Amino acid sequence: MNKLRTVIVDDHPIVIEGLKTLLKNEANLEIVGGFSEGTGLLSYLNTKPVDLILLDVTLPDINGMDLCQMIKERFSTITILILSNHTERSIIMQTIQNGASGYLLKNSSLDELRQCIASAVTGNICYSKEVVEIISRPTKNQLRNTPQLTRREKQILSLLAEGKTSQNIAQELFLSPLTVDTHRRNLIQKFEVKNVAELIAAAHQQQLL
Amino acid sequence: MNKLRTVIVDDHPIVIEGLKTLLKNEANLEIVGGFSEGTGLLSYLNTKPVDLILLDVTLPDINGMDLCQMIKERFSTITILILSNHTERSIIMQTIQNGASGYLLKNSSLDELRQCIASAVTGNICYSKEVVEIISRPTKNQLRNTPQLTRREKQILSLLAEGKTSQNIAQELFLSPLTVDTHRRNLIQKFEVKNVAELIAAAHQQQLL
DNA sequence: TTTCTTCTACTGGTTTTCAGGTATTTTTCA
DNA sequence: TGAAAAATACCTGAAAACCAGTAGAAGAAA
Repeated sequence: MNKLRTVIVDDHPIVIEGLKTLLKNEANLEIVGGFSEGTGLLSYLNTKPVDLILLDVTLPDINGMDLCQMIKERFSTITILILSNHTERSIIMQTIQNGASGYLLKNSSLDELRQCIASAVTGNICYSKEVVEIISRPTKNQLRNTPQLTRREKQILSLLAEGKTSQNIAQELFLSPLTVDTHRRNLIQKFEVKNVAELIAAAHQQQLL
Repeated sequence: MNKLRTVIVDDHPIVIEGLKTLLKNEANLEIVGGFSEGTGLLSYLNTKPVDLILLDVTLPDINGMDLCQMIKERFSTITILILSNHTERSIIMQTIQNGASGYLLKNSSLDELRQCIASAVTGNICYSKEVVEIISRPTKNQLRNTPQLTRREKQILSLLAEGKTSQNIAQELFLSPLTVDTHRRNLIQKFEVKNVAELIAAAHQQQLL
């Protein structure tokens, strides 16, 4: 196998240099470029082939996550590893959606970086230990005690989310509209919200929809 | 390091036997049990220590994803690998939320299984190649063209999601309630939905909230 | 300068929700 | 089998949302 043509993207030139030095002696990869801006990377990709990108989230021009998605759309074969200091759960989860093959914190050891690169280029996704901890950590919303819903309530909740009125739902489930109203009211109570709009938002946050 | 005490959970006894045979010769793990039901597993966990669980999603009594969450809550040190035939994106994404350390399809090779187990027990998360493909695939919702919202509309959208009424919002933004009503109506039109409930659901699916 | 978009505001009417309740019949499960 | 939980159904009135159409003002873009 040829050496992996690797590009480093980070808004701090120092980090780029540091990574270059760290990875200089890796047998299986070769650093072919370093960029501190997203636009620079994009124009480079249009001219030269690249196998692996180590990508920071914070960039001066384009958001790293958006950049990730853009790259994946145009150059689907490129493997992208996110290397960032962001420890927010939502950011990490977003990067998966956007096609990244892994997420590492910048304080990761060289060993972890090596392991993740190996995993990523074979097609797997890999998260470093600290990142896994963040992912596993329950969301704020999940900490809030999720209300216990009955089967009927779940059913009606999802129909409400489809924009159906009590009457619609009643017809669909062969119930009295008054019954549906009651369930709706109980849902609003259980979630401690003001109306259906907030109910749907809350249910979504707690991954019930 | 001691051998990993491993339990297999699958509703098909044949699969359990197959996995047992496959993993029999692995130096670093030992199959200490096999269950075809969630309840059986749970009562076992209360009596014996376990390091690793290979868990199916489809079980006769408890949903595998819920089971995963339950196990993680009570026995946080146990590593759980999902081994399933489900190729639905939402299911895979859900398992991460619920604390699984990886997801493999049942047609994975022994090599992939080995690699994922190794990755998982060291604390990382690992997805097999096919699973990565599924994850990277854009969601249906992301394919749907997201409506272009104006600044005001975004603002009002998020206030609506907080359960605020047109009047509340009007007061907060120093507008006429009628104006807020208009914006709300435009939002409902742009999203091609019937009412605010569905609007919130749609906005959430398109990650606008 | 004209055109387009966005934000603003209105009329008038219909439908639906929401907030208090209460109460009977099924299920569930210990 | 008996208690608890869930599902069903009802009442009333006020508040809010929804529908459909119109239209002026401000700002940006062409």
